[in-house]
Amino acid sequence: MDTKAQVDLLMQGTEYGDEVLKQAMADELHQRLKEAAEEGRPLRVYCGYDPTSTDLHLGHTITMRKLRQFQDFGHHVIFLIGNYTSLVGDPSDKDKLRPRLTEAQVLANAETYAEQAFRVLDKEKTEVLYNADWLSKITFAELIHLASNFTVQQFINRDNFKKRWDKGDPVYLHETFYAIMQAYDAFTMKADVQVGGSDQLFNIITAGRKLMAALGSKPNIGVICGILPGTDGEIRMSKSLGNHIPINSDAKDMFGKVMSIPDKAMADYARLATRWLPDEVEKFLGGVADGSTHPRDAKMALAQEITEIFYGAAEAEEARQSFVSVFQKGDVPGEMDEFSLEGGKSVLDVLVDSGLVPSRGEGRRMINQGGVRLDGEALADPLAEFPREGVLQVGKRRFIRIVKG
RNA sequence: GGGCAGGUACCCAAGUGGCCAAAGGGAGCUGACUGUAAAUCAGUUGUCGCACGACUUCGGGGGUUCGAAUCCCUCCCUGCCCA
Repeated sequence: MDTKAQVDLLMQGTEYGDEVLKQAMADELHQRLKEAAEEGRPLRVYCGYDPTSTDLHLGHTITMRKLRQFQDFGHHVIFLIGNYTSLVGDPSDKDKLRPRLTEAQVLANAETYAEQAFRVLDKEKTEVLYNADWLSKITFAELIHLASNFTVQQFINRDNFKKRWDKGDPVYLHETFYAIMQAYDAFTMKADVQVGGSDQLFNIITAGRKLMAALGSKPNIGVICGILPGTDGEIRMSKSLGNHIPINSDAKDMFGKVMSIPDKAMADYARLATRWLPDEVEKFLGGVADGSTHPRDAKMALAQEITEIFYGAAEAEEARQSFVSVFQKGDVPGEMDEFSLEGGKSVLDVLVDSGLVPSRGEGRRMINQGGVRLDGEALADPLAEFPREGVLQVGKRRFIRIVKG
């Protein structure tokens, strides 16, 4: 692949909020790729991760996919664990008042985090570094010196601070250190390229490039990935919003969750979460746009591709078949939990005891709404004795097999 | 340190003594329809009770009142302005 085509792929799915900036970064990337080729060295590419949570979801893997693309072109990828930054604790969702993690916890988290990341990254070609190795050694005087390269105005104008500022939400002073720490990371690792989400635009482009230049090194190129919307198709994927697709559940779950995204989110998923090349993505989206591909089939292809990345081709295919039979044809799933029936239990008792519904009130509602079925037949009376063995279904996707106890 | 404005259910947000289990929106759930768990439409969303109803909930604690999310005291938290 020539460098022009490489740039096209590497810039796929990026989002700078400014076409001029995007073009500038693309040009600079192209230039740097050529330089590296001439010098016979790989680019040093990194992305930092805060291992505060250990359940990764699809959104976390977007930057990893991007790193993987660099890897596949033979560049040197650094997976940076932000163990120093996690010790401080990220205040951005402060209502949780995240407890400070101990060093041991951070390291343990980092391990599970990296392990999941290697489903996307090539483990053999990834260097893992920890930023505490250099950040912990910085003195106050050095920090002041680093900070003197920035003005308060730059921070106030930063979009995500400005929004909170205008809204009257708190902006803590130490949040501003994050940008400086991250910029120092890039400088220390001599990064050519830094990958991040669009919330990192300031840290990477403004802070990183400025600090690197001030310290006399070549500014890193920012590859800013677009934000992957969650299953609601609107807001960025996040566990706390409940619109996430975990990568550590199972193939069927992942397939189904991808199928549940709205049609309009398909483009973002195709560009950000698949292994597809730019022309393949264009072909895929073109087919949907001109009606030659059925949106359902397109989404299936998407679900299969994404599931395959994490679970392999065989499991992805199995997940697809299961999806078709359960949701498209309305069959019951092949495997489900069992619940043993005791005599004298009412329908409502069974619903609650088996855990299909969280409370008796909720169970009543489900029954009243016609959402409770035994072998496909609606049960109408919550207090009637549970009639017989069979497959008990609540709504479209909750099943349990009732057997005699 | 002082003044002011706030803290309401999963989230945003109304309510300022009884008609408040608490408007509205979002999200979730169920049904219909479908192309799928999309879109759209309808219903539903504290717990317990078949039901009349009972109980717990409006930052924490205490009080006034027949009765409080609403009034008072106190504590905690946030923002703005002043020092």
